[in-house]
Amino acid sequence: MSARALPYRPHDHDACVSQAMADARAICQQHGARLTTTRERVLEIIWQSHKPLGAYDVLAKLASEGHSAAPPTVYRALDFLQQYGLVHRIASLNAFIGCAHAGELHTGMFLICRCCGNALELTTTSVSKAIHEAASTQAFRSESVILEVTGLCPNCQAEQPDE
Amino acid sequence: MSARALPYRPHDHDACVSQAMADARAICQQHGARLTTTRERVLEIIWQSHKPLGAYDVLAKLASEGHSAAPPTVYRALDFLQQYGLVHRIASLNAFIGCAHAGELHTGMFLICRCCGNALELTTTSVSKAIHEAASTQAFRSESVILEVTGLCPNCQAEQPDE
DNA sequence: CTGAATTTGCAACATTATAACATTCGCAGA
DNA sequence: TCTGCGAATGTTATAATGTTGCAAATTCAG
Ligand SMILES: [Zn+2]
Ligand SMILES: [Zn+2]
Ligand SMILES: [Zn+2]
Ligand SMILES: [Zn+2]
Repeated sequence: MSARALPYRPHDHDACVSQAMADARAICQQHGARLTTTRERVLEIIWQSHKPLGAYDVLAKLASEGHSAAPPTVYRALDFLQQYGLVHRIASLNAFIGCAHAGELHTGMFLICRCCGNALELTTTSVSKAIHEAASTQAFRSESVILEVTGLCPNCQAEQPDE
Repeated sequence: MSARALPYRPHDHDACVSQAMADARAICQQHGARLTTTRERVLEIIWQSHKPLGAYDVLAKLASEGHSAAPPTVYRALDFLQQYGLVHRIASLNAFIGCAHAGELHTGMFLICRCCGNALELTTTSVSKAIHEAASTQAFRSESVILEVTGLCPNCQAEQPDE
């Protein structure tokens, strides 16, 4: 679980993928969960980029590889992967992305570029803290947090200076 | 734009609704926007409770009143209402809720009870600040924030002590 | 009144997600 | 090795959510 490259910058993405797959295998092993071929392949497809990918995009990719699957196959694999914290669902996009902090207990905050489509997952203590404190002031017991920030990543700001 | 009652507690909800409708009329007037019959009725339906309501639920409600509408009617009204900050979309529920801070420039944070379904909108400066600071550390220019916390509201905690 | 712009009606369609049930697979114990 | 059980997958159909495109109606300024 080492530090990850910034998705926006060119980087050795194969390293991202192999790290993620290694983490996944370790986590499943550790929990006695079965990372089957389909599940593993779905995870790899999700990790093919740092852009959140729709379930039907995953399905299409599987189909293009000759694995003719139906929606439930993909959704079930995604459910499994979410359960073990290997992927996150991005509610504002109805899409899924590989977790950059698998194995660590965390609440992801996503910075999603509306221009290039890449998403960066952060875990910022000060943010989590502020959120839980705010919930506490209402005597609300928070269980899960969805935090998705849309905007422009550094690269795309440079390309379209203002608007 | 006075203070609002807590949605969880019994309260004079008619007052919530009439306040919201009055705010809506004022805001539309102020912007030269037309709060037509359909739009007004959709807003009222959304405000019928503090539980986020699906677009098709609104549609059904309209239908039950004899107004036979199709999905685009509802979605268009909702788009309009969102544009003027009168309702928010809850991405994690595919549902809509009346804005409790219409007219104020704000980013809502929602506390959604998974038990009773009520949602409370907060605007907490410390949270917004932490989020924007976190985004800044990545040189990310944030434009919109979705923050939805799911958990148990005070009432429902009392009813199901632990789990 | 007239014409342009906004709003609504309507039909079809696209996308995302789930239900229900049959079949196959992996693995542990006989 | 065989057998049986539970987990996983395949398959079909369907539900739920959201959109496109175009025609008709409404509103409002001039
Ligand atoms: Zn990468
Ligand atoms: Zn994560
Ligand atoms: Zn109320
Ligand atoms: Zn609001």
